[in-house]
Amino acid sequence: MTKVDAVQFAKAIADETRQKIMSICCCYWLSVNEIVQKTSVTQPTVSHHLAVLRGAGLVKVREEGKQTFYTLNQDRMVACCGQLMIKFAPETETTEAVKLKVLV
Amino acid sequence: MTKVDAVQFAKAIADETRQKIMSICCCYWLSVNEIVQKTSVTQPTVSHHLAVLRGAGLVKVREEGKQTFYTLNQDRMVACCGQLMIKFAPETETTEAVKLKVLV
DNA sequence: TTGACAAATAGACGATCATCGATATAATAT
DNA sequence: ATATTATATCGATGATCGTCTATTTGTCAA
Repeated sequence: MTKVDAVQFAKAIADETRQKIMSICCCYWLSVNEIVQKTSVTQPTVSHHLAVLRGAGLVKVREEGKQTFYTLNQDRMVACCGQLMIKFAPETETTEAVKLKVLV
Repeated sequence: MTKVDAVQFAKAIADETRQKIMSICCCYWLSVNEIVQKTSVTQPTVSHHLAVLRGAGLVKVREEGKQTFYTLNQDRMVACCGQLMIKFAPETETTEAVKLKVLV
């Protein structure tokens, strides 16, 4: 698992199309083509966005024949959001609750 | 409190300088000049970034004479991070814990 | 081997954005 | 009134980024 700093994480999710893709493959494994069909952009554009998400460790990848399947890495999402909360909301109750989970 | 969607939030924090500013005024009220002195950018640049953060509701503002003081809005940070977790990590334990706090 | 399909990469173009210097606005002090 | 200090805004510039078409790479079937 590559290390990702808070800025890289934020940049990775700071795009409408990318968040759309994240929603689409949140709880499912989908091929690139399936993702393309659920979006309004071309296949290269989807591949590009998946590469960005991959770079931030935000998707899991599984190659199968000529297809490549992606799914959102929820654990990484939790780790990154938790890090953000610890860094930028250290005085809140919620962050205390999250710390207990994240630091396990 | 203005409503902020996940994309706007991500864009707001997707910059190194902006995160630096967020760190600087995380637990303190600081004037613009004080923030400038703790960064490596000019005053107009700091004002610009503060405006972006203000637009996302991520800073609280207090005007006092000719000075303007800013501090990071930790509650908003928690709300936004919590929303991200609910949206993009719905199947995790941590998100369940956060839900209880955020939805109160 | 040839053709078809899936996905990634390359290159180009336009839009967005971070930054700066210059200026405007506003408040205080002399 | 004038000068000074604090902050915001304007306009320009260079860099980054999202998107596209075209092409390449890789896999499978006929």
